[in-house]
Amino acid sequence: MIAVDAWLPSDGLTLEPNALLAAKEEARCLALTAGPGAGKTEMLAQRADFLLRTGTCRYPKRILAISFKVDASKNLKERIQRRCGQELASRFDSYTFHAFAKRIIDRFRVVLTGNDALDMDYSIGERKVTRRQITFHDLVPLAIQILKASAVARNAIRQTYSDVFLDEFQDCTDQQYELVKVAFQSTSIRLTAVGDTKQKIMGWAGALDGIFQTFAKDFSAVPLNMYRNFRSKPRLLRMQNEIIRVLDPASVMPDHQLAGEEGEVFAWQFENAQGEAEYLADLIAGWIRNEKVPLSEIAVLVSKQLDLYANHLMAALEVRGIPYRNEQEMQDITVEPAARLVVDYLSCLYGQREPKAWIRLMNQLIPFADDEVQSSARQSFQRFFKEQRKIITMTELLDEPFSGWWDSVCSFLKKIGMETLVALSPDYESHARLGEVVRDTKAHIEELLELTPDLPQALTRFSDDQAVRILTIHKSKGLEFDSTIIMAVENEIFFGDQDANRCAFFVGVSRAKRRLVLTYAKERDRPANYHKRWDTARTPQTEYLGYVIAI
DNA sequence: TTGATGAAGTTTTTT
DNA sequence: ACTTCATCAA
Repeated sequence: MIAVDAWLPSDGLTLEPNALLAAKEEARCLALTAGPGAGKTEMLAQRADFLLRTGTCRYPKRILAISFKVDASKNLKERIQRRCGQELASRFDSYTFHAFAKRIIDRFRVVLTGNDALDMDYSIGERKVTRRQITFHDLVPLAIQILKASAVARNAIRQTYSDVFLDEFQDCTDQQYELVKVAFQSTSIRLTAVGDTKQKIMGWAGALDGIFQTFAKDFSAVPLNMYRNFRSKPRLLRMQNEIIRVLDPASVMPDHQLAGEEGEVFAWQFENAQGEAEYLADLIAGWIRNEKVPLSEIAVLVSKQLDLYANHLMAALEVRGIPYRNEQEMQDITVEPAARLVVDYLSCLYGQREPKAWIRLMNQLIPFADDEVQSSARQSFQRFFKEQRKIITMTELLDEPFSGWWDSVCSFLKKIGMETLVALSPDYESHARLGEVVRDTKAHIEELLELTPDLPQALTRFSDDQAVRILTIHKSKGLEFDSTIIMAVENEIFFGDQDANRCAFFVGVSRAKRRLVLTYAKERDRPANYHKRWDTARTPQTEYLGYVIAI
């Protein structure tokens, strides 16, 4: 343990003055706002390091971090492990709001009575079935109810944690804030809320207005702002700054931070959607071929209705053999252990030599150290593989190549048995969830087979992130790319609340590290059976395209 | 059957 | 803003 005065940011990093102030705050709650690329996650990691290393978070107290998305929560935990080391990081709990609420429910379920009573082995599903099943929507309210009703539950949480981190706080809903208040208001626990009002794009889904001010008042929090943007090149910063001037004049960046000619910003107009798609596909092909930009560093963003606006581009990329991922159409099935298992099995069955897949498969299936049992199980699997190979060769004689793959997967799943499958993840105790994952895995592989008819190649693609990412602006929140394209920058798809739209546009623009391209098409095709009600011409979002000229 | 009108959805995460 | 779906009148 070291003295508070002796603490310096871990890994030799330097923090801007306000980030350093925030990291070392010992007494009060913090309301820290910071624009894109300011290093919010890094600041939280350094603050965790400070609290744990100086004993400001005194053993055995812990730090609780609450995020919205699973990957954000995982990223934060990983960053803290890097900065503080395994041992200190073991006192850092990183949960999503849903996971945090579920832990409260699982631990203090008995507090719920009457209509809200829950069975011990309750499940989470599509519909609320009292006592047996609840929905995702019920998690936070039930946790609130428990904390309100039970002093024991409240104290259990309050005694566990000395500090709480709240990430992406601008998107906090009233229910989530209620949970935070019920758990931590009027206690000595230090809360650190971090976010950016300029990136508040979930208002339509219930994110609270003015949440940072409300929080500062309710928790007597010190308001702080981080100004620097370490992500984007100067040309892009200047464009972002023009948008900030409109969104929040108070947080405009000073000129000296924006000097330089690095970075590229373009806006292009096209006669029709096909022209736009062909041009963009060629452009992307050039970036990959000539500049060797990694595929995962290229993103195409659309405001809404991605299938409608990006379908031509996806077709054009396909023609050129450029791998892409439509991030809208699948939740990340590739990280599911059951999906991994199926893919590894197929890789071993169809691939030429897949030592990695084989090792993963064997580790999953034969985890015991007992030599005798292990070797007999291994032999049994090798026999099974031989049989399966024979069967698929037979089917392929009669049918197309790779036709028998799914039947073989079914035989495989039957062979290893339900027990082994359920053991892969606590999630799979719900067999419905397991079935869903298996079905989705099948659907995903089928989709990949349509792109590349070669199964081993499709399987490589399954877990491959070497692909151009195509996604909505909303989904891009928290991500960054070397080259970002925002397509269909048209009035028509930025409908509704203009302030919210400007924030969404800002989020899109601020994803780009080095290069930003905006495109707009005068004409887009309409559905075949479309009945035109108004005769209006398509118009560009001139405000947004204007920012490009303004720099 | 057709055309005219109104209402609703579009942007999301979560064990 | 624009699309889809449901409903009603002609």
